[in-house]
Amino acid sequence: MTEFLDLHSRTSKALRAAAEAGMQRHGLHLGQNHLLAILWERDGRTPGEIAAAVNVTTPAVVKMAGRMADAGLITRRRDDRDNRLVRLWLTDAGRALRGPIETERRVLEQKVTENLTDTERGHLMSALAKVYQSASDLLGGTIPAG
Amino acid sequence: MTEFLDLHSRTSKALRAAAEAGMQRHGLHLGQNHLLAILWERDGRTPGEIAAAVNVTTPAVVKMAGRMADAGLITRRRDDRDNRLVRLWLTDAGRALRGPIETERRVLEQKVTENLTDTERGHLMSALAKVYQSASDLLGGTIPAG
DNA sequence: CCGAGATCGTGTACCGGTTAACGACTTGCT
DNA sequence: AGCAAGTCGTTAACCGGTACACGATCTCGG
Repeated sequence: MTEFLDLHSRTSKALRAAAEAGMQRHGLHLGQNHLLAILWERDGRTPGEIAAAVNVTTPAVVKMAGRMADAGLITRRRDDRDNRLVRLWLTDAGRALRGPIETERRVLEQKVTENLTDTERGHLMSALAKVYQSASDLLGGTIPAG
Repeated sequence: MTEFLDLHSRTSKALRAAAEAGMQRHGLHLGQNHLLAILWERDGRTPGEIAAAVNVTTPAVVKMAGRMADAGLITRRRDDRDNRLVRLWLTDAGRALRGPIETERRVLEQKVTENLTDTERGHLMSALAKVYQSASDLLGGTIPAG
């Protein structure tokens, strides 16, 4: 029963583990690369902005940023104009990871899909997109019907 | 970049959230249904057995079992013959959830794949299976090459 | 029969994520 | 000017998962 859900979650776990292993080769933990990717694109963003971009809650970003600051990948600095805001800046170490991490990620994507033909890959992407859409709709439709 | 990985993880998150919502309607947390499913099939298993069956580490099962025992879904009892072993037994409350939870899960699977034709669903399953295989191979292949 | 090793559950310390509560700071309106 | 309301980051308490260390217990060989 629930063939698809089971297969998907098993796949999810395997991919997660593979990604984790790949990231750890560069001293990163899973998820931190997403945060870095945002900062690579543009420095000095706030936790809230990053959270929205990565589709995660703000506290998650705050905690992760704390660990990454301890690890010397980024620094936290208060905004001068609006003192509520905190802005995250890359350190040289954080900036230096860009190339290696992006490569690592590309390689993983390639390895994981290497047994698929182009057609299969296309089917997979479009079907997955539909599932994603349905699942998102399900979540959004939770509030109504008062 | 990394189209597939991104789409998959987004889908994963949406499915996870949807499953969580569904389970909470019955007072369960995500993941607990897997543990219950094992016990529904056969009572009195050990944390180690369950961990292997669900493909999770033993401490994860121990912690979850603790919470579920507190919630009155299962009870823990030491094995008489081998005192190292602990066996988990369903309470009436835990047993009663079987029908509702299995239905909930089937409904979710159906809703999430309802926009797929049979062909699409078949393609999705087989492609996902290949990805799963590749990812698993990647993990297994971490040790060698000394 | 007894000690070395294997086995098993548990505790601790992590990571990543969530929701809810909180305090500090801005803004907007009177 | 000053206060109410909104915005923002942080903290705390959860859940699920991992790796690692530990102590209790069983088993098997001498």
